Amino acid sequence: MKNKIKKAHCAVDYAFQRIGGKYKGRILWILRDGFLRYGELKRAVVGITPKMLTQTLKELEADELIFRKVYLEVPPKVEYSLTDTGKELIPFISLMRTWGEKQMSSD
Amino acid sequence: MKNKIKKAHCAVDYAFQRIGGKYKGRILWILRDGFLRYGELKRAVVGITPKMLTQTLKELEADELIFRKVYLEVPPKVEYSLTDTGKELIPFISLMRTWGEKQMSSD
DNA sequence: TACTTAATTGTACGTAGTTGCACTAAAGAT
DNA sequence: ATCTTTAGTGCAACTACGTACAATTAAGTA
Repeated sequence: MKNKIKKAHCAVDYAFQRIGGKYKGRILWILRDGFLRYGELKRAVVGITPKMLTQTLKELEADELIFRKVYLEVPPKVEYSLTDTGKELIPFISLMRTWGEKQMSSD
Repeated sequence: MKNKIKKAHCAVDYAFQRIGGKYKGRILWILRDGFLRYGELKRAVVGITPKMLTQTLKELEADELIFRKVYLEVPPKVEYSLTDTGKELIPFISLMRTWGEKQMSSD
């Protein structure tokens, strides 16, 4: 089983289930141009707990939206980056971001 | 107070808070071209309970993404449609839908 | 008089998502 | 031997999200 989508009633439902979640959008957006280590992500995703970060990264990895590369070093080093499928979501998150910015400024 | 966004760390976060929720995307998509009555929406959003539909519609209305028009008749008649702000989200939901369709077929 | 219809509302309950905090591993430096 | 660093894990608590089902309103019809 590739991921944890229960039952999608339509493609919109499916997509929302896959990138819903409190931090998924932000993480994907932050990873848009490059490789980030766990600690860098933790600093970038302001307010996230290590527990949630780990959990969310695992889900994104299971969903094949991000790639996790482990370096066998001590202290440990792990780098995260977008997969091709994940990269396909960037234009759409970008659109959403533009809309969000506009809305925030007009409140 | 216009809506219930607590604190957005960035525009991506803000946008996701505003159209997150289990049914919001689907409802907006269904309303993309026209006016629908409560009962019609209930049939269109397969699996939703009347309680959740009412609640979600209220949130979308408070967020100014949909417009609610009440006809003073008996039995009651209420029509929902997208506001201009809501319409701006359609291209992006459309993109998401395309991505979702592609993903669903490749599983 | 009772029944039907449309769009809800209210209460109670159950599950899923999120948080807080303490804790671990393993090598190298002090 | 203890300290430091990085990337986590484990558990309990809490809150938000979602479900189930009964009840409401008020005019029109049988």
